[in-house]
Amino acid sequence: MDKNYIGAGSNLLILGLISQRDRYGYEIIRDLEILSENVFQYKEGTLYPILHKFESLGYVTSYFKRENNKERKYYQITDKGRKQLVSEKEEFELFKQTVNNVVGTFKYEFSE
Amino acid sequence: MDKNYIGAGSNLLILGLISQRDRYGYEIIRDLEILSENVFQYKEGTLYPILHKFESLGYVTSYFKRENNKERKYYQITDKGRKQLVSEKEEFELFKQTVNNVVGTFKYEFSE
DNA sequence: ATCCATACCTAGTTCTCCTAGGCATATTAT
DNA sequence: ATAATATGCCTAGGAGAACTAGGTATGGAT
Repeated sequence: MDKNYIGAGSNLLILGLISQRDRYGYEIIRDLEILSENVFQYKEGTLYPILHKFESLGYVTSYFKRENNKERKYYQITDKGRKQLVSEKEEFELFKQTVNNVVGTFKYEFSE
Repeated sequence: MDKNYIGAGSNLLILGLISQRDRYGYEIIRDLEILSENVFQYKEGTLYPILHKFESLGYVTSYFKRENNKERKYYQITDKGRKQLVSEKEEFELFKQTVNNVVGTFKYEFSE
């Protein structure tokens, strides 16, 4: 997936995953790979700064938990994060619909 | 429209418009505003560098034309540009479908 | 004469993704 | 035992893109 599309869906996808249940960073990368069938393969250098940004914006809070002999940093969504998630969903829908509409005016271009 | 989504659709939308008929930069900004009902409002500082990049990549060629007492720089799509357009369309479809699929696994989140 | 619209351009700021490391622990393979 | 791989976290700096904020030039309207 092109770099241009990574940023486009990330807020929606990452906040959405955390909204389902508390998740930790490494897990989010794996889960997104699985759910997207390898279309979205986030690098750690991309994901961790996004999670830190979410926390500083108040969309999530974090806590450490020792599990399977591993120290994991879990993220939990806040009310503000849920509101943001709804607006991210709306923005994606608007983007999707608008591109579809404009592309729909391109005649005979994608017919073969 | 959020900055993250500007880059996402730009190659598809701009190449698509030029594929329909030769267009000049200022016109592309206006046409995209009209067709997208103001969802996409490109700044000149965004569009012109993209057009120059397209030309350097061989997706378009350009020529000057005096019209209505205005000197306009028209862009024309090349065969390479048409191939690129098809793959941009495919990439958008993949992005759209994949985000839809992942979001579809988010239960009870966007129901109200 | 002044202002706005049209039409082009770009240097520099800001923001984001990613590379390329680093650190620590645990499991698996040799 | 030890080496390699996987898990799990982090970030400085490079590269690239969007935008700001200017610039230039022409034409039409007030």
